[in-house]
Amino acid sequence: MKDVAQLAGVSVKTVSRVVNGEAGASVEVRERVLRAAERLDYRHNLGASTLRRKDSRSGIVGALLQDVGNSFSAGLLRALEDSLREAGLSVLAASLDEEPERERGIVADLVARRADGLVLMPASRRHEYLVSEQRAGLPLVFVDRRPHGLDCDSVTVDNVLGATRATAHLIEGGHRRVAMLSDLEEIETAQERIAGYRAALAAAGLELDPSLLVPSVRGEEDASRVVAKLLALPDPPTAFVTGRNTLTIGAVRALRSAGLSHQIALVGFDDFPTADLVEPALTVIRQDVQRIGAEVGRLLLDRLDGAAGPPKHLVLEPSLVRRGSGEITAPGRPRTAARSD
Amino acid sequence: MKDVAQLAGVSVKTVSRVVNGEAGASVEVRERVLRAAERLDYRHNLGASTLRRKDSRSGIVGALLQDVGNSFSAGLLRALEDSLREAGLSVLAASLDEEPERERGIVADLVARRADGLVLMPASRRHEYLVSEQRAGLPLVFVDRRPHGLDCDSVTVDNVLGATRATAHLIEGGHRRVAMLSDLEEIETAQERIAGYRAALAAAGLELDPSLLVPSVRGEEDASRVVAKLLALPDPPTAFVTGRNTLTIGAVRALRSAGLSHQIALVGFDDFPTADLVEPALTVIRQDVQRIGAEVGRLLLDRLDGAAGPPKHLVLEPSLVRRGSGEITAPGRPRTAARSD
DNA sequence: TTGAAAGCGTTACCAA
DNA sequence: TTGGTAACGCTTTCAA
Repeated sequence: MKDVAQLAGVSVKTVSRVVNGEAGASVEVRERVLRAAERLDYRHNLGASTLRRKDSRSGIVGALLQDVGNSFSAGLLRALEDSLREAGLSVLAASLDEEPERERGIVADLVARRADGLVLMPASRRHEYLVSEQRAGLPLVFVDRRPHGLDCDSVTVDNVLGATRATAHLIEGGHRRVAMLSDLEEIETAQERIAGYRAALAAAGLELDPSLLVPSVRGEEDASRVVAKLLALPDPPTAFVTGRNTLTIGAVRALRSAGLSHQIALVGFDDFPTADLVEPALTVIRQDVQRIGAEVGRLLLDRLDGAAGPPKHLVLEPSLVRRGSGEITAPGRPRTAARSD
Repeated sequence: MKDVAQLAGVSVKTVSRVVNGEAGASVEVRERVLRAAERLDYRHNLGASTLRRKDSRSGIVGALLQDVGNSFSAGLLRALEDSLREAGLSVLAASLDEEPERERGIVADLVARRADGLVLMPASRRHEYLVSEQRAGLPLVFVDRRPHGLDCDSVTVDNVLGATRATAHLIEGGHRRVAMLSDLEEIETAQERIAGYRAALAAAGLELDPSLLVPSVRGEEDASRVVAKLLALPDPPTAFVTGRNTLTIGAVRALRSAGLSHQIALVGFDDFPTADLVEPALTVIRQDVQRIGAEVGRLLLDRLDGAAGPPKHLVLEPSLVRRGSGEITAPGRPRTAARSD
């Protein structure tokens, strides 16, 4: 910048003005400065700028997601990016893979970077460690999972409701033996979905068979194994609820290799891009990823605009998308009969 | 930092040493400094650090992809993140949506941020504008698309080969009327895939029917429309090649609503997570996204380690994954007959 | 409209 | 093992 000033025959301050598009520089001087900058391959240094600026915004927002390669996280990231772009914010994305220590490390890094805000789909269960950052003015928005030991903005989905709807829908189809596969037990959303499953059974007056409730299923392959095992029971389930997209996919594979995908009902949590192309098309509980991402962005931008007030907790309703797999009725129990049950 | 130094009763430099884990600070002093930092909620400022450091690394790598919400970009991003994490680099991800101006803007931003390197799946066709950055020492790695007017590292896939294989595979299945749906014409990979399609037809001695080659198909819905239109031709195609994952999905929808998904063959470019669950399971040309992302990361890290030498251009071979949709034979032409054709 | 000087938080360099 | 001082590239403040 000094060099540019020298070449243009002006002061450093003037160059700064031109570079930042501030008023107070004659057209002639501006021209001269820009030409000099061009000639010298000058590049503005945002780091130095941020350092000195009064309102020191780094223009970076950290997005700590479970796995940016998974369609849920990826869709969220995309929606978030879109809503932050217009405000001139860039997104630094990271995958946590359910590892709390990684979360801590990345948060520390982003704090050191002076990120303007953090979006967190946490891997950790307790979040007291963020209180000091929040007090220091760092806007925090939790997504998909609620904060614990910390009160900050959040956007979540009513998981209990979603799982209840999924399970009830199957019960309406005449099913009495509905199995549930759920994600790692430590994850709160998984617990909530299990709660929804239990609630729906109870509401229908069905007793829970513990052998049909399998928590801590780890991924596609594990889901396939579990489903195969359940199908081999003496009194196997006639319907499945799966607690997350990868588990749904694993379940479909297992049903298919057992040749039962048209006999056994399935409702999956999380929609995904080709769920309607699977045979039978998959009935799912859909979370509106676009909407969630947009709301997260809006909350963050509001805080950056100085919005005070207590943390907001948005809870969106997931919806049941009927496509076929969830409408398979129980053997000997046509749907209509079941309805008047 | 000054405050910490004061509270700990040491000099600023000493605090700096402790914070950076440098040698030359007694255990006792270190303890004292850390306690003071804790008490004052001190947070290291990476921006200021980067500014002053000799080897001024920002620790940020920019990843400019087409759409971080699409499974191809998302998978790439994830693989890249993994390979850069161990080197302590964070990824700033952005979606370009085939908009060259957005690319320019984001590159400018990342340059101003002093990113340590850039990974580019460009939306623009000419890349001279990056030459000065490269000369200034910024490591550049292109992915999926080659640089033009700029010579830098790249990792691409042999698109001609992939499309040739797809088309030849269908021809081997006895098909004589093979249609091709391709992405926006400006995109080089789309051109290459068309070239592969032409080459395979030529090699089989088949004449290209211009009405069966549809370039610039825009997305899922557009692909569905195009397929429906082609099926309504007097002499419709008996097989399709689609030039990218979203087009494949659109094609499947159209075939399905025409009730022809088991009569008409289809080979899609790009694999995606549930391609094996679609009915019939989709035969695809797979690009190994994991591998591509890892190679990109390695190239970048090599350059950051000071690797000189001419740019490297990695060209990976895509592979044909047979799953069913591509093995549907032409009416009246069983596969074996076709083979001996 | 322009400029000089101070300072943002940190590290480099050299001296103690 | 420690500290003082300059400097990184920029913006702020105030004066011209």
